[in-house]
This record gives sequence, structure tokens and C-alpha cells, in this order.
Amino acid sequence: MTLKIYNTATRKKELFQPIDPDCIKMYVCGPTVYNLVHIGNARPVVVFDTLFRLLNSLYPQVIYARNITDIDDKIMKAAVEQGRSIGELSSYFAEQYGLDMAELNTLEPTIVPYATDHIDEMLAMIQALIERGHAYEAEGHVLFDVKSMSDYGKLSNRALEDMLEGARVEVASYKRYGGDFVLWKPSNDDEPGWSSAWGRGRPGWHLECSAMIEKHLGNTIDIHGGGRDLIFPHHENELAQSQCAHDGEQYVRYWMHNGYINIDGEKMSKSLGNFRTVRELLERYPGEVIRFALLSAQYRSGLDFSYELLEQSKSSLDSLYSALRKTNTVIAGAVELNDNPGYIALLDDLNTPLAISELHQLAKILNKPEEYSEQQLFETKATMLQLGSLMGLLQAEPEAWFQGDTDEDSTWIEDAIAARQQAKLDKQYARADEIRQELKAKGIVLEDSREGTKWRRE
RNA sequence: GGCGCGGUGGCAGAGUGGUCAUGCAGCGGACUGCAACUCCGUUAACGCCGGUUCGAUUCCGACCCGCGCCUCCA
Repeated sequence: MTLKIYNTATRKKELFQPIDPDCIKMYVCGPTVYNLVHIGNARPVVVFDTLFRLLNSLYPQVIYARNITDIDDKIMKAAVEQGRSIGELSSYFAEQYGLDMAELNTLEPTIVPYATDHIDEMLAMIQALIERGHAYEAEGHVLFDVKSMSDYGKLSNRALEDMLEGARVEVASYKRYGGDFVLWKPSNDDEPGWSSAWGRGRPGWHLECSAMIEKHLGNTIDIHGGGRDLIFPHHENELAQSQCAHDGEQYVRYWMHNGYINIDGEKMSKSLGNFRTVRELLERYPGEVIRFALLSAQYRSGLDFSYELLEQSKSSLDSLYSALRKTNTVIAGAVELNDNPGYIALLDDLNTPLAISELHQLAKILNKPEEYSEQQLFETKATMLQLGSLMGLLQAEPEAWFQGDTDEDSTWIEDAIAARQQAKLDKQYARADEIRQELKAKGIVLEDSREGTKWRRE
């Protein structure tokens, strides 16, 4: 089984060849924790969670790190505005982030490193860069000297001059060259800071990922992921720092970037203010519906997010779960996925829409149990559940999916169903319909079948 | 200005040089006391103009339109 990955660095789909097949190393850029995350932040989490699951199906061990950025000017600003300490604010939103992501059926990464726990490593990396002539100190700042790196800009495919021509920001006076970026910057007394050889200050944004990868995963990793908007400057700069600090050693073998979530054709972003938080979506839809919506397009393409998309996702999931519910008596187990078209689709640069279409094909079989042998049904159901599991889908009990919170007392529904059953036996069809209507008004839909009446919430 | 992505049926979304994506929605039928689920059938698409080809949605070229990065951003 071979995995193919589109590599941003080469702009081609490539065969994935791990550094060490016994242990895959993957890093994904996590959030800066100063508010609730929006659905655009959730896309890479779900996408790379799916990749994590897929890699786990192929290799014995996968180390997946996803960081938390808990020191940053945006956090400092939010803390001042809200009158809270930085630590309090960042740990609160880090926790909320964890809760939201768990609702989306994402697995906990192997490592969740925090930036502020790695200041020493960052300082060491700055030192290494200065020693190698790739960084310089100026007015309390330490800057990376991009001209000291011959192929700076290669990842994002742009030339230095071109970038500066289009630049919309003024170049700080202490920079030797406009493209140089901050490794360390000074802090005022009322700002958070750490003491260093270059004075009390705090790290530049790009540095943490480089330092944490070095510490937890090593000089070279297999996969580095994140949103497309991170390609430049974040990943370009990470790459520059790490490679230069490590005497040119390759930093990342496969760079992967997901496309944007759009609203009405425009990129969703915090700065545009056109975002939907995961939290508000979760108030209206189960996490699995949101996850399904995120996986309904291939990860590199844009995805227009709308309530219509969520409705369609819900309907699709209903129909898949309905097939599973129909075959409740078939107990699924482990099965070989290798030849399954859905699995092959996932291995082809995570073609989740194609894999989902395969789920529907499998459901079609389950919906006609009388036409298949028990063995065929067993295999079909097992395949469906396993394929679903690779995408973090279909893992709920069908009954729970349709009936919602099991904590809630549902005996009144059962009672009403029993009363209707009696009315039917008595041929009191008007009364039976009345009960159906009453339940419908409360959002309960009844489904009669040979085995009796089932119910679900709308 | 530089670099890049995309335009597929009502909606979402794969894919391919020549029979079908798939799902949601719609329509017709079956099942049902009614309904829902499901099943069967069905409608409908490849931005525009040229070129290559026996044949192009798929390859090539021009054009139009939309979007993104170059600044914090997933």
C-alpha cells in the first residue's frame, strides 16, 4: 500500500517515503490561544487528524505533534483588553480549543508542546544562528538575515525582490534588509519577557515551531502541515531558521497545506471578521456533521462553508447511519481494507470525497440485506466502519446518533409508541395518526418496520 | 507589479481522451392503514473561443470571470 502526498515544496504529488518506516514524525501548526477558534482553524485539525489515522494504519508508530502558541502579541493585547493575565487567558482558550476539537472526533496528538515551555530551546537556536552568521543583533532585537541563505523563498516560490516590491508594511529601521524577520524582540517592563543574552524579551512567532520540532522530533521530520496561509511567511521562515541552525540539513520532507474555508466565496479569517466559531456551529449541529462537512471536499481545495452544506452533510450521515442501524444484528469485526476503493482514495493524497462516496456504496449493500449472505454483510459492515474510522466518522452507535442524548428521559416516547401500537391493533388509525402528529410536533419521527417502531429526533 | 489556485448538473463534489462518479434536493413508481426509512427508475453539467484528435469536460493556446499569497491569519 502506498501513500501519495502533494508536497508544497515541489508542487507535485509524490510517493511518501518515510525517513524511518518504524516511526513517522509529523508536526502541525496549532492555534494561537486568545479566543475561540473558528471553523477555518478546525479544517487543518480535522484534515491532519485524518492523515494521522491513515498513517497509523500503515506504520507501527506515528509521532504527531501539534503546538499551542501561548505567547504572542495578540494574546498580550487580548489580555490587556479583558483585564486578565496572559497565563490565565491562554490556558483558558487552550482548554476551550481542546474541547471543541474533541467534539470533532479528533484524536489527541502524541505531543502537544507549549511555546512558553521551550524558551531555552529557542534561545539556543538563536545562538546557533548567530554563530553561523545567519542572525544579527540590532537595537535589542535579534533578526534572521535572509540574504545569508541562498535559497530563501524556495518553499513559497518567490524571489526576495518581488516580495519587497509588493510589501504593504514599512520596513523597520533596525533591519539590514527589508525581508529580515525577528527571532527575538525586546519587551517593556509591563510586557511578558524572559532574560536572554540580548536583553529581556520574547521570541518571534516563527521560532517556536522550529525549536519544538528540534526538541521533540529531531532535525528532519517527515511531514509538516498547516493552512495555506502559513506557507509565507511562517513556514518559509521556520524552514530558514531550522535549516541554517542545522548546517543545511533538510528540515521537512513533505510540506502539506490545506485550502481555505470560504464564506460566500471569500476567505474566512479573523481579520475579515466573517468567521463562524466552532462553538456556535456545535450549538446547532453535532460535531460529526461539522467534521463530515470539512471532509466533503479534498483538503487542498477551497470549501465554501454554509448552513446548506451542513444540512446536506447531516442528511448524508443520516442515510449512512440508517444503513448501519438496519443491520444492527450484524456484528462487525476487523477486516482487510487494502483493496477497498475508499482506502485507496484516502491513500491518494487524502481524497476524502471519493472515500465518502465509497461509504455510500457500502451502505447500499447493507440496505438490501436480503440479497446478500451473512458473510458479505459482515464484511461490508466491517469495511464501512473501518473506513469510517479512518476519517473519524460513523463511530457512534446508530441508536445514539438518531436519538441523541441518552441521558434524557425518553420513556414518554416509548409510552406514546406503545399507545399508538395499541390504537393500530384496535384499528383506531385516526388516533394512531394523531399520536404520530403529536410526536412529530415535538421533533420525534416514527419509523415503522417489521421489527417494530423505531424513533429518531429530527 | 510578482507568484499561485480555480471555474463541472438546483446545491455539494470526484474523475476521465470515447459506456456510469457519488451524495443532497427534485420528479415517477414500489413498499406502508398513513408516514418515514429503504428500494427501483429518472431529469440535469463540464466558463468562452480556437487548435490537436476519428473523438475533448479531460491535452494545447488565447480570452473572460472568481479567489488567494506577497501583512497578523488555519
